[in-house]
Amino acid sequence: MSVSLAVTAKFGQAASRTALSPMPWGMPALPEEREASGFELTGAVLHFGPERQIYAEGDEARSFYKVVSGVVRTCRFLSDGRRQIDAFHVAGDVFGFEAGADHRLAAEAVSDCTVIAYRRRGLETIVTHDDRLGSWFFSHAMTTMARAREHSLLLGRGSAAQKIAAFLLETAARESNDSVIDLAMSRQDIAGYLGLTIETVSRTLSQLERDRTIALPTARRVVLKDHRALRALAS
Amino acid sequence: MSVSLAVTAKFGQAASRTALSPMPWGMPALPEEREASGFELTGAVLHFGPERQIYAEGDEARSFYKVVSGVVRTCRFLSDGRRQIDAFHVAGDVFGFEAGADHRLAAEAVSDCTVIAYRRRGLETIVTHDDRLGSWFFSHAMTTMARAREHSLLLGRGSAAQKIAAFLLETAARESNDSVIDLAMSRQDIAGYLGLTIETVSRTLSQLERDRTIALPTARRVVLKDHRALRALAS
DNA sequence: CGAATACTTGATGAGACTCAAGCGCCGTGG
DNA sequence: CCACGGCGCTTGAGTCTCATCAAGTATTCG
Repeated sequence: MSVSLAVTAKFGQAASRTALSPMPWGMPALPEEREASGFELTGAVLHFGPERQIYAEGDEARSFYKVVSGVVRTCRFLSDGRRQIDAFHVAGDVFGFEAGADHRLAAEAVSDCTVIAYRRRGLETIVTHDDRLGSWFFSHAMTTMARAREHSLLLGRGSAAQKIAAFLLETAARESNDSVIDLAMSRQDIAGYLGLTIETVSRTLSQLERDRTIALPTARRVVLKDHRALRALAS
Repeated sequence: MSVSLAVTAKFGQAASRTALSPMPWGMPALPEEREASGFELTGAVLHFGPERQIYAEGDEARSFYKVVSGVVRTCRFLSDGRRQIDAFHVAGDVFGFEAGADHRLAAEAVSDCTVIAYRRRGLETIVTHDDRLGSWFFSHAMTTMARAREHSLLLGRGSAAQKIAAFLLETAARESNDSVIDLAMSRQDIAGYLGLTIETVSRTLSQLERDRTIALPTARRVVLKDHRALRALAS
């Protein structure tokens, strides 16, 4: 972490990128209404270099965070030292929002990234005094829940190819251009996210390229050439 | 479904059995405060026989549900017909609580079971007028999210033995007697929950019995004989 | 340019899936 | 009461996918 600067930030635009459906519970359709609402939260802008830890598993959950730029992973370490990744968070995503008193997962910067840390303390009072903010948090919790479920189901499914295909489609959906993906994360990270090994990830990507389903101009750039085939694989 | 009877039910006692930590966000510590709160929701009591569907994937999410007795599974069907199980819900658990307009997963009765269906419509107004209820729902969403995460991490982990051990410990934690488990679900269900096949589940349980880690007086009854060994396995 | 790091590729083996019986429990009907 | 059939569970044999171990290549950075 390097810079730490108090700011007052408008809240809301998160969760807009998600591939999951909007329209939750007749709640205010963020982010459209957020300006009207006018609620504000104070947070500290923080910057982290690649592979830097934002918080550790077990740390007291004093704050939660919103990604401004870059990519963050939330993860856990297994006894054998392998890193299991729960989720990747991109600009606009909120992470570190916990049910209990402390963080169940560690958070680390995948790339160079900027986040805003919001104090959790004091939030509860704001929430009870601002229906919109309360609704927003609720909505966010529901969305995160739905994503966690999708991830569970993805991991339960069979082959490495299925997982990789689903991962590529999921990642592509977050990008502006839905056919060219610039991966912020390493093969190791992808492996940790999909419950595979780095070798299997690499081999599977190579195989997809041989099948002309994707192209790999560089290791970190993936071009989706056959969306139909990918969707069929991800089934 | 057989009986359908309008009732007014006190809400709250859910989420009390969970193994996950309480103390969310300085929110009211349900269920202790629920009587004081006095909020009430109207729901219909429904009864389902084993293997009956409560709602299907894609159904409009008009209601959400609380389990009174029995076990419910939320699941999805893969193209090859296999059933992937997201979660098992026991007495007190709430399910069918969706972020979007419709159910992302199907819900089915594992055993004979009784549930209360609460209309989602009208809830939003109650929530905004009752801080405690709103808080409770938020808290519930967070807990469900945490569970989904734990499930993801479980599925990402390696061996069948690890998964089975974790499943047994998780299930035992829900039982009153933490060493004797009466499984409501079939091997097929366990397989669907852990991303394994029925044969692997059976073989792994047999192996654990040979190792004297568990005993299997009947197929559906598991006695945990060596908690230490199980925890070491689940790691 | 050299060294470190990330990625790819190959050979091998373990573990889980598939296919196929076989067992045991339970309810039904003779 | 016992025979029968169905269903859920267990067990076995063979196959295949993916993890592991081990090089080898490419890319980045000092």
